[in-house]
Amino acid sequence: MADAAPAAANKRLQMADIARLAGVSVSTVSRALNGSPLINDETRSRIAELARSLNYSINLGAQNLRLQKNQTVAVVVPYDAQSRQHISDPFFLSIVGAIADALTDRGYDMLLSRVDAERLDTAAALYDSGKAIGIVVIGQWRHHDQLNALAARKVPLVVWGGQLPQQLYCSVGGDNVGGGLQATRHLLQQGRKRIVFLGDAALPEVQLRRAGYLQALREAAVAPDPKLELPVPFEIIAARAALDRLCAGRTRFDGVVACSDLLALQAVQAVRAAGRQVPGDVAVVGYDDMPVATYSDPPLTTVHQPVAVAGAELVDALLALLRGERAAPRMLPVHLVVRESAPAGA
Amino acid sequence: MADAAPAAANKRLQMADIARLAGVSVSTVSRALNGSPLINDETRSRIAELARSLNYSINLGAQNLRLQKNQTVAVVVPYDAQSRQHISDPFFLSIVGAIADALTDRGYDMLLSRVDAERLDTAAALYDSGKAIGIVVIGQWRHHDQLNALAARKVPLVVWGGQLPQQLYCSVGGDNVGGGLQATRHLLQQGRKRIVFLGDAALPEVQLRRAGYLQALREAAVAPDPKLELPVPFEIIAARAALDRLCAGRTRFDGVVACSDLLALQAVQAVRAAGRQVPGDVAVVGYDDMPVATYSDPPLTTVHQPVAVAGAELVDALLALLRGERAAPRMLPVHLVVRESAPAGA
DNA sequence: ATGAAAGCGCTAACAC
DNA sequence: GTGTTAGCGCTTTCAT
Repeated sequence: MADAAPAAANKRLQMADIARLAGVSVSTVSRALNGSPLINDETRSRIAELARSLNYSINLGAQNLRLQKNQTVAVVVPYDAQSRQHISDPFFLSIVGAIADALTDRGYDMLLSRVDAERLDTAAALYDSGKAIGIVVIGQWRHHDQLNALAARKVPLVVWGGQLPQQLYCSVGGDNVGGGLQATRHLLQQGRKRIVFLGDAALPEVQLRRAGYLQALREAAVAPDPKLELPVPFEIIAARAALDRLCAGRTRFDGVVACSDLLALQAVQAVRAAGRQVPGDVAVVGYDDMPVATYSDPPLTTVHQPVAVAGAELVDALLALLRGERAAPRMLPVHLVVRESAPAGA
Repeated sequence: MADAAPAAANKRLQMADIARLAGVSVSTVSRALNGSPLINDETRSRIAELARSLNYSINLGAQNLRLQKNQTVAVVVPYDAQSRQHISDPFFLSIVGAIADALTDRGYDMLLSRVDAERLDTAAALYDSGKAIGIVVIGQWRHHDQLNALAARKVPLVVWGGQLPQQLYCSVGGDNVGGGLQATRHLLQQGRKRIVFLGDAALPEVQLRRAGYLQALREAAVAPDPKLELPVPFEIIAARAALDRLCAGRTRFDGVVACSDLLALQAVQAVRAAGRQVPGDVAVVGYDDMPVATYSDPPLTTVHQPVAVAGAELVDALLALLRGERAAPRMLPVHLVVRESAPAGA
């Protein structure tokens, strides 16, 4: 009565079931399914066929426990707990897609996780608990220190972002100084001198782009004006409000260097709402070169970031780390794509 | 010498280590860390403190094996193996983000997986192997049959897509017939009669939108013309080529109903490249209402899909299924957002 | 209130 | 070539 209970066979199939049905021991099934050369071909194919026909698949939780292995990488997309802002900037979504592709190609699974941007260190739980063998964090946000602490603890970690002094973790990022420099130089070459910098310099990537912006001004002997620096967050609504205030005020400007394409487009809308023309009165340069930049009105001059390459580099750096190699921070080249929001001809 | 080896303490911390350091047994540590009332408070906090200070986290692989549980949901984004096209349409990325948020809110992890769109059935391995307790598939593509087969096998499965006859699985989707209807009616109301339908009707969602398109034509007593149906794939390059051919040919048209915002924008570019105006000569309606629709030139009239709601509904349907409830297919309301690519005033 | 021991589904010596 | 057995890190009876 205990053994032969025919009702409610709801339980998941396991190796012992296959073994019983095949009339062999579990070890034989294990060996057959794992392609051990010890098993004779007839037995192996009989077992393989049985497993396939029953949709049996080795339980990976048990296998991983036994083998002490794991093929899962966690990808962490921080979010702003204040504004409850969700994954939405196209750049983040797009780099997640690129990482998914790179991991799939290399035979790894991707666990997508969201953590509070103020507590990046909580991401370590994904590693400590064995859920993932390593972590990719998208962006440094305000917590270089927390990321350093994780690296000091030997958590396998790669971060998309800028390279900073005193950095213990491996980062992969675009050339932010170069990007800020190219964007600003381009505007200066068109004779623009009152150039707004749009982005929150508390974020390392933005800070580096700002350094490029300042360097370009210096090269052109244009004095920087703090009133032209708008430390807007990535959140679009607040950014728009700050832009509207700027347009309503007395501060003159004829160019904008924005830290994302979406910010650039908000700038376009704010400028137009104030009755001025883009690019006539104000030329605008974006950042990232997402698809929206080609379709927008006007199409955006913007700094292209190599997203697909970035995904592959992040993954390769993490895998190198896991092999015990030292992975040096990498900086990927960026380039300016000139479109109509800030054209080349004066 | 064996026990006290001080070198290379590279191994991951485990419960036995905490037990040894706390001078208690593993059972006590397990109980303490899991908040059992059997443990006295002093002991519990001492153990908790020790674990925290060492960054110890219970090994979830082992815990899941023992407890026969799992908090991971697989989200499957199919890709076209032919064109090697990757996750790129903003709608897919965006719904993945919405699902990630919904899962995080409910305490589940998300495993993001890509599978060949021709072999949706391979997604079942995620369930059979115990990696995930259930699966969310984004889109039916051409394989309603494979999805039905999975459902027949009792794989816990929810699919973003249209509701079809003979459907065994639970689907959540927008009101595609209604969307196609609203889009087409809007153009007809402006006096347009030669309306192109842009989308591959081999996909169920597109097929349903086409039904709405045809219904609107019928209502307005406009005879459908097969030459106006362009079965373009989601892939942008091929779509553009088909549009250019249409514009170069003798087939007249004054409106376009597209099955994504990106397709709509390709139509805009093709029409303009042929020397005609949008919306003057040709009015264009998109689908999805992604952020790009508000920034594009011209801003797109488009069918809004409730992405955040969709993420939550997909997850809730799957969790209902896992509780053993029957989850009925759900259809979410959509509405037309009128912008300049197909304005209201004639 | 705490410990000893069995077992979750699997793999890999070690026997035969 | 195949079976027996121990054990991956954890939870939970069952003892005490």
